[in-house]
Amino acid sequence: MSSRQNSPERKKLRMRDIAAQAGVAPITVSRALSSPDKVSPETLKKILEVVQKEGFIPNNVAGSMRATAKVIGTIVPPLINSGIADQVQGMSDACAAHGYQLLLVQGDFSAEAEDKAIMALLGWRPKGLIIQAFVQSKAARKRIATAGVPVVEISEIRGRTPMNLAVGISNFDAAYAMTQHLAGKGYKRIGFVSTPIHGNDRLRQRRVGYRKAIADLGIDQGDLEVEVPITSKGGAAALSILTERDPSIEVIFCSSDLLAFGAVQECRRRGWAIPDRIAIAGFGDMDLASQTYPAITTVRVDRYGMGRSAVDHLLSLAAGETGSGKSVDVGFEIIDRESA
Amino acid sequence: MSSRQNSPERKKLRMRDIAAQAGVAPITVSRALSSPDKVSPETLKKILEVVQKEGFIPNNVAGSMRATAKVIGTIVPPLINSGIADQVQGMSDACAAHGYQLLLVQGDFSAEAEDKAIMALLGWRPKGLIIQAFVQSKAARKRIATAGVPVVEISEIRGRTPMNLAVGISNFDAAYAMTQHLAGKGYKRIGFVSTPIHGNDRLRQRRVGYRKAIADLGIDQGDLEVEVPITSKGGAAALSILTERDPSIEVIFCSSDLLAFGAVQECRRRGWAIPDRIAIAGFGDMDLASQTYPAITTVRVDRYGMGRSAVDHLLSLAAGETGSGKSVDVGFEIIDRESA
DNA sequence: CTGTTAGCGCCTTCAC
DNA sequence: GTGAAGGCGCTAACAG
Repeated sequence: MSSRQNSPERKKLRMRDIAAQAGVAPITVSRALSSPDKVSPETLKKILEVVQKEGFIPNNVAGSMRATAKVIGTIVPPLINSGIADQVQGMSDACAAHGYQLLLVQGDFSAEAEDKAIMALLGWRPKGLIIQAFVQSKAARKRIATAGVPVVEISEIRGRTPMNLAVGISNFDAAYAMTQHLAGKGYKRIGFVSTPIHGNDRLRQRRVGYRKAIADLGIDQGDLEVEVPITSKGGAAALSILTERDPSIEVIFCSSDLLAFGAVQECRRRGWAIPDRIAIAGFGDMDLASQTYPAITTVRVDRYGMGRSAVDHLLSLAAGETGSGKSVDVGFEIIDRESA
Repeated sequence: MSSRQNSPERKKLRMRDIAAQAGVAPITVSRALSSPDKVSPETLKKILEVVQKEGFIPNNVAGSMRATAKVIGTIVPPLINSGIADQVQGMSDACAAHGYQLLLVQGDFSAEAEDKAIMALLGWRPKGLIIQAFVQSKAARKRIATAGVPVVEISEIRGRTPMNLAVGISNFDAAYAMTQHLAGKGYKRIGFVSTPIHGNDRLRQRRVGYRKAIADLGIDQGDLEVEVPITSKGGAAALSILTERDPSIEVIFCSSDLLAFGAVQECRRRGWAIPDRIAIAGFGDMDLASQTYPAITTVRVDRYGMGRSAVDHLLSLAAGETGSGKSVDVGFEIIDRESA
């Protein structure tokens, strides 16, 4: 047996124990802890003293059987190598501000994983869900509808209609704007690198935006697109592939800063000057982008703010506010630096 | 009213509803879902059909009142700019493998924040806690002891005795080893950069390890230490500060790869050759380290593995295994690359 | 402002 | 293999 099991204070404290010691009814303890202003100052003081002295922590599980739990469930794609960590941070901060807890499960971009994760979360009867993409499978949508909980999707906001409400940017617009921006700086042959698009609407919309811009610009350059793994090594590989495919390529627009960073490092290895020999642009404005030398031209997206905003909107929905089908566009910004 | 509220299936499903439809008692449904082998095949089949058809998801909250919840609580420092994301990933994967959920709250390195976070988690009566540092305050230790839940600390393993069990590395040893490694490569004047150490035992131990190595090596170099913010910009600043303080400094050992990266970029800006004009070493072996050019010499720590391991050990403890005071050293590795 | 009553939905315990 | 009873700890609803 481990030491924690023979510590003296092994009796489990309940509200009724605190109540008994304070000479009041259990419900009064409950009120003292959740709405102190409904209890007279003296009673409150006495109760809090006992709570403090005994180190009592109320059982949320039991409390959540009557009132709904102050828990928000969220599904996040793999955290590694992405800006998702910022979003989690934003959600976590917003939850803390409202006295909520974040129940986090991990999914990938597959519909099965999503469905499983949603089931796991709904089992806890959360106040709502935040999902880092569109809810994909019909089964999952139905489950959520049946459970009757609101959902905020952090996602591409173009095209599809969210279940309740989506928070995000138009990746299409952002990629379109960056492509136009690059053309405006005089680049003619513009390549596009992305990580595998499979099932990821955000990435798909970036590519579509890029293509639309190329078409609108009337540039005829053949196929200058490539998909690589989501690592900086992938960015390095993309540079090799594209410059081999078209040695006259002038700029590479990467669908993430990490890829852009990898491409920049590959140029270093080759001794290529940026942006003279080749220019590079990224997406996301990670800390990395501004600190790399040369600093990387990129699209700034406020992921932390998206996380916070998602929680705020979710709680509004949960409070009964209508949000059906709405999308909240948090916008983006082209950050022009030295790399392109 | 939002659309989810007037969907037809608004009745909340309970086990008794499923039971009624299947013509059995509620307890049989419970058994069918949690220990199917205790129910006859026919009954099982019928029950699962109804469950499927109705989209029933059992209420974990209610279930957790009798059995303890399959939930692990964890406190993480700010996720941004750190390897913590890898650890969360590891914990999340391990939890999923055991059918557990991860309840995540955010703390910083202050004792008050830690105490608040611990209370919030304990309210959910989790199976155990994973904390990304030593449990600092006495109040918090007492709370945990009172609650009777096991704790795994992901932390520096040198010096202090963990409450139950710690998983981590000796940051002292790692920093000592790196400093010796640099000395072994012929560097004489070795600087040390860290982010603010305040309350962070891991960082402190790295500095102590560095100092010990400098002392053991008999190097007399005055004060070549500096603290900067935890950004790559901080690394750049450190380079400026240290080279100004001692122009003959030969190598800078950064307590994180991010800082090292910033220092490398600052060298680029100045046109300084690495490692000839100045050498740079990091800590952590982030993806960044191997992909920067020149690639950064660093200390590799398996953070993902630490996360997984923490969950596994926690579940062992929860199952009654003794672990009091033990530390699990996951080890580190010096990765020698081009930057130093 | 305080208390009484009655569950929330499930699972442990004990029968059959 | 299946079921009946009861309670986990808390709080909504309704008195007083």
